[in-house]
Amino acid sequence: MAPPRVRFAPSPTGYFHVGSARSALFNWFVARQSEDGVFILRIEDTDEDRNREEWVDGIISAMDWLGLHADEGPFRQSDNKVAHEVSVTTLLDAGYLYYCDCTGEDVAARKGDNKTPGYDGFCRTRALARAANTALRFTTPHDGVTIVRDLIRGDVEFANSTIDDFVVAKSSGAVLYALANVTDDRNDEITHVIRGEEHLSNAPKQMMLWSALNEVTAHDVALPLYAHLPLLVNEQRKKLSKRKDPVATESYRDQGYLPQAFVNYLALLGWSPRGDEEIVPVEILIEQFRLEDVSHSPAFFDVKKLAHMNGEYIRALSIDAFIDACTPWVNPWASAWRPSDRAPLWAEADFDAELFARVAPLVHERVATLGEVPAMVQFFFADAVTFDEAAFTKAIGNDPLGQSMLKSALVRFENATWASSVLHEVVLEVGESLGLVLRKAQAPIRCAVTGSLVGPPLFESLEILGRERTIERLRAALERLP
RNA sequence: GGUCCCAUCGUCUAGUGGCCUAGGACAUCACCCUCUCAAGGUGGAGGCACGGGUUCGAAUCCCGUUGGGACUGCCA
Repeated sequence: MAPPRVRFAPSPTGYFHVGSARSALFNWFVARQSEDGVFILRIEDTDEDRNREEWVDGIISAMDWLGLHADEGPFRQSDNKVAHEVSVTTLLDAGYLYYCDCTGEDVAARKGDNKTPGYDGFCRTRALARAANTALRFTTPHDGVTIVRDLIRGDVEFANSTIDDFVVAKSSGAVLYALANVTDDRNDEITHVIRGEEHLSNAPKQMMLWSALNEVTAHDVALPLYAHLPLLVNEQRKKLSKRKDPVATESYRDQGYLPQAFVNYLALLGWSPRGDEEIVPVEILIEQFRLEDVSHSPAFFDVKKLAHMNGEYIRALSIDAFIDACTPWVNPWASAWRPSDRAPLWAEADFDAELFARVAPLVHERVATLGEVPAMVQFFFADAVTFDEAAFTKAIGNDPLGQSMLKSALVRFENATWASSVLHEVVLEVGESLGLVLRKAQAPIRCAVTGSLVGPPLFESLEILGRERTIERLRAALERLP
């Protein structure tokens, strides 16, 4: 069997949609399963009104982030305009196309309550010549059926009578999606068209186009195998919307999701690896993936599960790899890439890479995304503590015992051996002398030093922070009192 | 409205006629661990949309109902 040639063909009209990312991934799986499989990236940028160059960059960089590297491309569909026009001319000469000057209103008015939707073929026999306001339509057959052999869904049958004479070229001359896409797929000798289910109803039209082109040109290309992936939906079970839903793949990178985790999660949407284990390395995903096993029903993109998996991937990182991965978030000044829209929580001069290396193990087990790290380690780097006022009030402001804890600890810390185990012991003892169990005793100290009641292990943190800064903060907290 | 797709715990799924008293994962609840928060461990609750068939036997096959969705552009 010939090696698969697949393509991912996004249109650059917005952020890189997670659904698109999954389509790209499943295409990529198919290509990587064969020694000679080819994964093509084709940017479908023929709608000049809606495309923006920055979206193209977004797609390419996000795919790069995910490790979905194209074997061929990125190509621009707009570079293939000549080929598209050749298709138009060929089809026109062969009598498949006709000019139509109906406006949208005309079509709607004539449709009335006609059962058959869309265009009624009014201009088919009018033999219009090309004019400034004429679009080109494809003559679809009235009889028979077109069967889409879908690898995922089986045979899907469309009565040709339900398919209207669709427009293939605008009056401006611009060639539309259906034909442009088919022309490029033929020229790229695509073997598998793997895309979202929203394209299923395009498939019969494209098959008609493909077959017509086969008939009238010397370039006979076997029809591709189709596979229409189930949609990704939101909680309302609607197709994920660019406007309302968090669908930008780029934003997941910004939040500190690991590409491996993201890929793994995406693979679980509409498909599942063998066995009970869901955390599966990409090589195994590639090995086990089969289009035939893809589910038929829409899937909800569950950020909670993604976050959980990301946490697992983070914890599986060696501490050095974790430190490296954190760099864009904790030390954006030293990193080629930095998450957008994230102001650093401390000044560049305050960051200390060696200090972070000591702190990292403390937070490694505690975050689900890398984006959570800065807030968790802020107190190590920032000059002054940023207090959670509610926490301060609870543990210190309104608690005389908490204030006593601070005062006693201040004294004991002056001379204590500066090691976490000793500090632990000291706080335990001071607490006991005030009738406080350790969980109560540590709270005011944690709050004074970190500004919060939750955070990394306290005594290890104190050890790393050092005696001087710790004492300084204990004093500062006491001074905040009225 | 028309065409098409879909239907297993709240969510993602396993299941391809007997292995199902329906398995796993996330979320959730309880307990354990514990300096906070996590992580981790143990356990619990939770599902085959409904109705008819076919069959000795159905989550699995067929039909219908209901429900959801996509498309219905001189967008892709």
